[in-house]
Amino acid sequence: MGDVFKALADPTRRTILDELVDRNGQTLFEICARLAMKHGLSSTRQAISQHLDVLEAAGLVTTRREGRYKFHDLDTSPLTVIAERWPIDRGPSDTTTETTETEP
Amino acid sequence: MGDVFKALADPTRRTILDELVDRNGQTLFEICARLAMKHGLSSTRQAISQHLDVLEAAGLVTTRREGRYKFHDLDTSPLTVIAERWPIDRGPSDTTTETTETEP
DNA sequence: GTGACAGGCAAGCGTTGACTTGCCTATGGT
DNA sequence: ACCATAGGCAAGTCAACGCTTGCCTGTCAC
Repeated sequence: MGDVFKALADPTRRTILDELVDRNGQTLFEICARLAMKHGLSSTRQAISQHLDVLEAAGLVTTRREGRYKFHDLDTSPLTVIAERWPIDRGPSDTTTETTETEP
Repeated sequence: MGDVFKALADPTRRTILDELVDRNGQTLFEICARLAMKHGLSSTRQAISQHLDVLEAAGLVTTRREGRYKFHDLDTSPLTVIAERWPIDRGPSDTTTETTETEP
């Protein structure tokens, strides 16, 4: 299975996820069109296709075929591993007092 | 400012964050030692140093100098942008009914 | 059937990224 | 002063990544 973090590393892939939030179950050509319109992205169809492969390998996108169309559905559940791995936001800490400190 | 997502893309950098959760305010050599011990990572000091630069540029790590030591503190607040960008976990959806669908 | 449309496969290219190597600065101990 | 420690700088190597190009497969409409 692919790496969720690496899948999120590319800005274009993140924008694709944004578009799938806006409208779920889009086809490849639909996604290409919206990336070109709403964001100024002039990427090729194959480029987007490969990005979708990465997203699918990471479990962030599921696909289903119907006739000659292939619909892409968003699945954000893999994102929970990020929120659960590190304790989020104790806030930018007060750097004067509460840090653990010993001479190495 | 650096990209938080790209900073998280590398497994070694994620492990460094894990170690900083375990013990905050470590020096470069401390981190190197722990990466070698607890995880089987045989990376060079410079490699880890460059990783820390990336993490610092992403705002995930803050540094403070004291004498010849440089301590590294974790700051997980940049991670909130991930949790807030996409609606997390509607769960793997039932693929038969509730998806939006129109012929393109 | 023919042609337009939606998508897939694979080789190739350019760039970025992770890592090493070698040397240099600076602080602290004795 | 001397030397070991903690860290920094810069060039260079090698693999992974993003993207393009070209062609091929499958589906629907007419």
